[in-house]
Amino acid sequence: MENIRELFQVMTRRFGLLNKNCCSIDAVDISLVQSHILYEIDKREYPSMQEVAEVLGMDITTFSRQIQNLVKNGLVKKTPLPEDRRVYTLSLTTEGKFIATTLDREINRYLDEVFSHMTEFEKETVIRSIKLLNECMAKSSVCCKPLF
Amino acid sequence: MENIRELFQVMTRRFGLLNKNCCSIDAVDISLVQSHILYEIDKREYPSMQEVAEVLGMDITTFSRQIQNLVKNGLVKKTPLPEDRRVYTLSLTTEGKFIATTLDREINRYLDEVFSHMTEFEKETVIRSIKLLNECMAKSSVCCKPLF
DNA sequence: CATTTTATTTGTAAAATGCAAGTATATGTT
DNA sequence: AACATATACTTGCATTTTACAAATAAAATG
Repeated sequence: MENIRELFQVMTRRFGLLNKNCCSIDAVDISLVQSHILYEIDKREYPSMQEVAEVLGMDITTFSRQIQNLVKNGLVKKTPLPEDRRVYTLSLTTEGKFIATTLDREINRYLDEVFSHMTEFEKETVIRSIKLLNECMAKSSVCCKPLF
Repeated sequence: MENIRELFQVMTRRFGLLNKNCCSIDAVDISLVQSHILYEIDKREYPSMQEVAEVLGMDITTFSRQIQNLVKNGLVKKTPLPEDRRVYTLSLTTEGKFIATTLDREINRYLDEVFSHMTEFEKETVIRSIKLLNECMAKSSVCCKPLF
């Protein structure tokens, strides 16, 4: 049987490069970490700093500084939570949302292209496989908390 | 239909965290980039600097310095190529090989655990899916060169 | 032999990282 | 209420990582 890690390594490397390349679309030019942060904020409903930092496996202090930059660049808004003023709630500004959406479209467009090399049946099988994989990874206790 | 990018994002994030966590096994303590470099050198037959840097999508100058550290720490050997002395050939030292192997076993062990939550049939389907995906990504021209 | 190309390294400055310590707010205890 | 403890986030600081530009050194080309 083939080396399973290798399959993952190749796949995730490619997807990582894709994400990286997608960080500079015309005027937009953000770092890879920043794109991950935008993605997670966009996905969640007013998450706290901690929440996002943890999902991304980032040190909270590094994360704090990254957010400071994103706020300075007008992509992210930081709002103190009324019922617990230690907590800050994160959301995207209009421009942040625009960038996140553009990025998402770009990446999905690439993935569509990749899937165009398969039959409809294969495509569905692959997608179901990845979903199953994600579920099983979430179940696993060995390493890496559930993440969402 | 579900957002395909999201499926990838979750999966690769998890695998990334796994790689990260696996970087500090008992006495061993290397960085994530270093583990990727060791992996690629191990996989290939005396690759050149360029070759590895390109696969990893790293700037060659950054890569050069990372290799310097790995050589200093006794994990990698750099040998000038006799027939073209501009080129350096990379290989793992005994200790480097040991670390790469340990890491590989650790990660495969985790992946086995993940697959233990599936039936044998599901497992094979998932693995075949990832292989197919890798092939199609290699075919795609939109973004991200073939990589191997 | 001169010029150009290729593979790698070094200078340098900026950015990212993570630990330790700090601030501010909330929670729990007496 | 008063105090200690816990939590969410920030700042200081030293280290590491990064990447552009320029340098070196060895082919390849004309």
